[in-house]
Amino acid sequence: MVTTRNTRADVVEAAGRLFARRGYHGTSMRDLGKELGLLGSSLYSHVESKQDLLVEVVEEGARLFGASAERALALGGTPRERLQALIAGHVDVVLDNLDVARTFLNEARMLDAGHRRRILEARDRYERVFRRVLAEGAGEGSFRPGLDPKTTTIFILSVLNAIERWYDPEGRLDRAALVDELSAFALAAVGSG
Amino acid sequence: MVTTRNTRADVVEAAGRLFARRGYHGTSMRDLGKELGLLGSSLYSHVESKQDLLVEVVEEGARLFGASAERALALGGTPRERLQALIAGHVDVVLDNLDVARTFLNEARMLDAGHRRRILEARDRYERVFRRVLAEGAGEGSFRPGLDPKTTTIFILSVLNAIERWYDPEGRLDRAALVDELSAFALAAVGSG
DNA sequence: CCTACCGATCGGTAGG
DNA sequence: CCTACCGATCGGTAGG
Repeated sequence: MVTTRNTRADVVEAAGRLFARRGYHGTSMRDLGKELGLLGSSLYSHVESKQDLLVEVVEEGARLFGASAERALALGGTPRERLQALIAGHVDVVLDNLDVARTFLNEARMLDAGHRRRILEARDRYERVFRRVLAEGAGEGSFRPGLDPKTTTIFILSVLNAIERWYDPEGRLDRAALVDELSAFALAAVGSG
Repeated sequence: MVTTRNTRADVVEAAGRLFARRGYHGTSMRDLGKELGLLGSSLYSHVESKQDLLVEVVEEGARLFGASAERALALGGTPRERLQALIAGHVDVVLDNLDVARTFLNEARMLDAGHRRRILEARDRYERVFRRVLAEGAGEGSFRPGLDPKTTTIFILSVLNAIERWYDPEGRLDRAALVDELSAFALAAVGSG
């Protein structure tokens, strides 16, 4: 077994792992060093500060969700189809980047004010993509009467963002079944079941 | 203004406030002392350890949700009506005990193994109440065909548990409107819209 | 509830 | 990436 030097990307990845598991404040630089087989102080040749690591992980999360929304919209289709594509894309981001997604969802509030603002803006942009799709479907009359696109978007994203809290890849639902259940639930909720 | 000595309940309440805002590991005993106008070391005449405070806050959350489920079931009614009562009760618990609910939802994983297990069990019991109601409605054929009570319960609880993340009591939705939106969404999702 | 303190750990730096 | 270290802060205790 060859032991190679860690890259900056290795450090960021391990940081995501620990931040996801124990939280930002529950992870020390010495913990992170141990995870990588080096001393806490050695991390400072890769990174400027602990906060810096949180910024990198959380911003990667923001990029992943943003890119997923763009891909889903590029497929076109009816509001119903676009909503399904957004859901499937969201699931892929979470399941393929579980630690990053968890850190993005749970630890972003530990960022300093400036970085937190940028992340909140990215989150708002992502939310607006869902909202536009729902508003369009509601405008067409494809969804149930009285549906409020803003509130409904928050509810659907609540379900999607909670996946990291309970989903077990080894459990009875595989990825396709999860997406099916989510789609059936969300489409029924918007009245396009 | 009369400055009275703090009670143990005051300490637990302030702990909930800080744990909710900055997280368990982001809160020091000195922070908590400052919040109450005393020194960190003085807290130890009220409490045995920092972990002890987390246990108290999280177990209060578990009690509140458990009691809410009992009250909702005691009302009886159709599965549809019981689901609505469960939703309204959940909203009351969250909005009337925001700090406790946040700590219960986000910081319980910081508990030591023994206490964490007890909380997971309480959470499972609460979830089973929802599941039984959904299973009964599905058995009666009142809900959409193909509805999986287990998965649907998780989805509905995901929406309810996310309220603390976005709801603003000063915003456009008052409590009754929030409950209405949640009910409309959940009932449509189960196919009883 | 305070004074006075404990050993351990924290994020981080200088210099190699 | 390590050695050797810094001042600050951590949870917690003894004694009043």
